[in-house]
Amino acid sequence: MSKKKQDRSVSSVNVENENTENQNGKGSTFVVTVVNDSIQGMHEWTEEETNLLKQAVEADGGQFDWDVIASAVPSKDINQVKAYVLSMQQPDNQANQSANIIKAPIEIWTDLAQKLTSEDDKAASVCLPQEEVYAVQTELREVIADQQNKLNKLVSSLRSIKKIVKKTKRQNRRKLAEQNAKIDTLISLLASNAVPNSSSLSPVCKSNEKDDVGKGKGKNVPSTSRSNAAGKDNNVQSLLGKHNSSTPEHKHILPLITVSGPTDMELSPYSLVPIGQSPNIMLTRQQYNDAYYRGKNIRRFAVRLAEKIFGLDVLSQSTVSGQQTGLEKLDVDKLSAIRVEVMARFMANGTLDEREAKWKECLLSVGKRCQVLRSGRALKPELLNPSSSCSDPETLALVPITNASEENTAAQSISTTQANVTLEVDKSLNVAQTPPQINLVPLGGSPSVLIQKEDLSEAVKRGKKATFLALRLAEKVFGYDVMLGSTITGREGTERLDNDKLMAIREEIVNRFARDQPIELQEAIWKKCLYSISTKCKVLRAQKQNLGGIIYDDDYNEMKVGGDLDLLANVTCPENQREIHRAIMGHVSQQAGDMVQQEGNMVAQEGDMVQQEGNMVPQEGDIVAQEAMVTQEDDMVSQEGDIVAQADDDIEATRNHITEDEVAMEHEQEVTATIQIDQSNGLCEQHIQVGELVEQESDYV
DNA sequence: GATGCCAACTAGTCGTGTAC
DNA sequence: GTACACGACTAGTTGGCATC
Repeated sequence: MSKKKQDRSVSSVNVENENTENQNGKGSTFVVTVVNDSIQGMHEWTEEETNLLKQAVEADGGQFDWDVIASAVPSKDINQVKAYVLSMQQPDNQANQSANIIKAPIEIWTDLAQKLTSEDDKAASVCLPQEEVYAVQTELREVIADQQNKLNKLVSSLRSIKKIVKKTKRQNRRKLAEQNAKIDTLISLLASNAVPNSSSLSPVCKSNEKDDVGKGKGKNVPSTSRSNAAGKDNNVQSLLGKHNSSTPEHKHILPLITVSGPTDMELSPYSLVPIGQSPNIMLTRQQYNDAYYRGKNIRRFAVRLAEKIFGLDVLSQSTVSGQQTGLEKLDVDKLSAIRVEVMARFMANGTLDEREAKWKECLLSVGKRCQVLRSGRALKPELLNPSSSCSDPETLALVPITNASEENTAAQSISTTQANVTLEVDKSLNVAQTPPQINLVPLGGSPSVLIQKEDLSEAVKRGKKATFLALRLAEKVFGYDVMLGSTITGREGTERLDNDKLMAIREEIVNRFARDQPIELQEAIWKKCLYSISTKCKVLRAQKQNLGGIIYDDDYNEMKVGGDLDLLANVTCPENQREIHRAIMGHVSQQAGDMVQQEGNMVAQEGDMVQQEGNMVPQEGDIVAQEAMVTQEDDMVSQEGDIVAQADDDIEATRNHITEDEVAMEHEQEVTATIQIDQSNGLCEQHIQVGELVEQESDYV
């Protein structure tokens, strides 16, 4: 290390501003000054001068008497002596300075900051040349600017990415809305078919038709389907065409409950499904699923199907064989369809003898149901229980079906064998009178939400609590298949349950359980009901996800597995639910017939109105036509009022036909609900037995 | 087996502050 | 003034468990 370098690296100290304490290293403040060598006039130190200075410092004993020390080196002035002595006391300064040259700017400043903030007063002597400081500052500015640019670019990129994500989200929402609109359009197009054509409704025909479309061979296609343009059919096929059964087995027995994908539009409960492959005998999917879920076993399933296909009024006026005087015979074709359906469901692997035995039990149950309906009593569960089935099957004269392809010739077989079977079935049953009426009644006073009278009665019977009744009504109104794909709010990929129907259920619940209660309590009850419905939907979804199909190998032929309930659906007609119901059931009571006829007139008038509106569009300002429309609207309102009144009469008629037991049970339920509500409100301090209260009221009456 | 309850998770809503 | 971001809050869904 040369002395010149030492001198350059060591800056002199401004001694004018320093006192003795500072020079002794005891000062609390320090001053760093950068002084040029030229100004200070520093000179090189010879070895002799250095030795002399060291000896003087040692002799000073740390007192730093600069006058004495400087006198030892007469060739140097006192300032030069001070600077040199201090430089000798910091031997590592030179190394640090040299290291600073290759350090990064930030490191230089970090080291400097550490030294400046150090409690060691020796740091006070650290000095940097100004040109180095400026250089470091320049470098720092460049680095900061560079980092700032990079940061700006990063922020810009993030913003652009965010915009892209938002744009994608909007596009997805738009696409989803468009798809929903397409589905709605298809539904409305299908609904325009109104009463379904048998060919267009049958899954068999549908799959055949799809094959024809795919092969370009259009033959024997129903006019109703074709008349709506091939494009629509193609769209429909694209939506519905997942159920093409190509295997020979499926040609004989179509799986009514199949696994289907989310693109199926047959989620509608009003979609029609054929019973027993018969294109003329159909149920809505909601009806079929209800029979399916409530069936539990082959006999119950058969009875449920019979109830829905024949209708309770027909059952109550008929017997299986028609041998009883004054009673009609149940339609053979419909019985045949039910037979094929239940056999396909429960006895697919059974022998012919087993099938005959089972069908005989089913007919017994159906016949028993007819008898019970005539007598006005509820069907006892044991009547449909296999364990209590036909006590002596051998007494029934059965003609076994010899044809192996039973399902395909079931109608013919039934026609030849059923006479014997049904005759014996009817013989085992008694005959009674007074059939009940069948009607659609508004739910919760809502004219747009109709429910079969017997369904409502059944729901009321089973719904002893508000939540139970809500569940039963939801099952009736929505159907299982709709519920399993829906939630209350329609979030997370599920459909939203129809709010009008929910409100109708709510009104029914409130009227029955909290009619005179504060709105807060009504809301609380309804909240619990919604909770129950939501849970039910969840359970159904879980069943759908966990179970893939139906298992028949149960000893008792119980439906052990719910499976996927997405049934084949050919026509969706939600707006014409009652029309479809009328077409399916094939019978309505006179009152219901009048009501539907009035509705038909209304629909016709609505069609005329639409046509008139179309004519009015190019003729704006045609007040006369508008007045005519108003007049027609008034007529429609009047007719609607008549229909509502008719519906009220139906309800009244329904109530008149409810048995005394049902009335008593319903009354007891209402009393129970009142007690529960009173107890919850603190209005009823003592726990009162329902029976006691009813008894007391009876005594009072 | 059906139903209710609870905790965890998730999505939507609302209010507030900030940047353009 | 508008759009956006962020956090707090609310409500719904879901899985698991308990109860009837």
